[in-house]
Amino acid sequence: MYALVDCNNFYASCERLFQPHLNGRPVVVLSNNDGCVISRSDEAKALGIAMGTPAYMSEPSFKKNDVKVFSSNYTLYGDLSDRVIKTLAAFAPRMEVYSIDESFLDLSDLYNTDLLQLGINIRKTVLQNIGIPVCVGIAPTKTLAKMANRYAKKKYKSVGVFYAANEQLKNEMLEYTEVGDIWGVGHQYALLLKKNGFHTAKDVTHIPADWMRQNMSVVGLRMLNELNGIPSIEWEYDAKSKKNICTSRSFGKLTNDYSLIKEAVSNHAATCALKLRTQSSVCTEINVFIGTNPHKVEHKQLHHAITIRCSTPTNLTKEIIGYALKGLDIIFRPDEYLYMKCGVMVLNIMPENSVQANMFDGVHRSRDKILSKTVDLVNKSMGKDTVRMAVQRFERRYKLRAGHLSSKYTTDINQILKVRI
DNA sequence: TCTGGGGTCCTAGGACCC
DNA sequence: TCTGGGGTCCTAGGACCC
Repeated sequence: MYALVDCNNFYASCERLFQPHLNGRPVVVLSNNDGCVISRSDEAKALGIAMGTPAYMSEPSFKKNDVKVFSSNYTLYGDLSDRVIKTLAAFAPRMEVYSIDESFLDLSDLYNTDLLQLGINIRKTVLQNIGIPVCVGIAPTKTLAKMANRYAKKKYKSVGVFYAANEQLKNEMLEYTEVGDIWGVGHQYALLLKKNGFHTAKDVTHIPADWMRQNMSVVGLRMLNELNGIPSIEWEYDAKSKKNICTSRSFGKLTNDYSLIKEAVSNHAATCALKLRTQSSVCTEINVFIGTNPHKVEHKQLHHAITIRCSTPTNLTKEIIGYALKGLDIIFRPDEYLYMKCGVMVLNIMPENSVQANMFDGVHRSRDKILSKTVDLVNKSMGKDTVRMAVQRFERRYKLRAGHLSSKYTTDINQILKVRI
């Protein structure tokens, strides 16, 4: 048996943790740049505020219903997520951290354990130790555990746990779940399934394998097995290193100022380099892209990208910035377009220690590696932008909107929660 | 008249996830 | 004024090889 533990309305719950007077009140968290709604408390959901709606469109509803709005504060969410994960790790021999707010627990080695009670304990412990409410779904496969989790949220809200312990309970859940709510079924597949007369997860379990294979490829086939209780999705007990790394942001305003875009690209490239070093990888290709605002239909649209090959695999900040700026220089069209965002992607990633030295390499790599390590250490202890390359500049002329940002309560001593007694 | 039968690798695009 | 920012996997089709 497997469990999926999912934090309820995670970002909204994180914000509420430090402002308990918001309990029972509608709370929403916005995406970067205060763009759209990405997390909602139950009260906000009840008001009909949809996921992904642009903030400016919901503004009247926020005002009318006294909704508390937050900009996203990933430093806070990341730290609380780490604490939840550490707590969960004590409950099962193996686990897979699936996302910032979800983890699978492998319970197959727990004999003679009352799994429903275990789920209840997990929920109680996380709530007590960290203050974040979670729901637990327990079932024979990952896909069914996801479903059980959702079912717990919908049907057993007060317990917060659902264990598909026997055929009857499992069937109730399968009949309750619509195809669009199955893990792995998105908008397109939901349409396809309904068109063919399959409406609930229970209906899907009866689909012939060859129909699945033909219409939904091997991905659908795996899903079919999972729904029928045969585990078919691999577990990743260790955090896998990423195969691609991408850093991109909106500018916060439309611009065609080349020096400003260079500054942004340099910073994104530096972030990619740091992410590479953090997972002890190097890349051999660097992709730079810039794009206009696709929502502005009246403007000329453009999305341009270019991929540059590195002469030697690298994770050095100055080199990656160099390649990225070289690429930008090729794709940037002065005076023609107003740009909305840009980004840098590092591709073809491999482990740092597998790199072959290049005889004609003009870079003093061993020396630069020590420099990088030192810079990373300084930035880690004194703030992430303490030491930087000159092209990145210090003044940050492009700025994301973040008008409702909460404090870094748990990671910055100057922003720690103050309590008046 | 008649034009094989394997492979591999790469890329773009589509589907999905949080 | 104002619409996020990451990822993964799979498939089809083209280029190329013998």
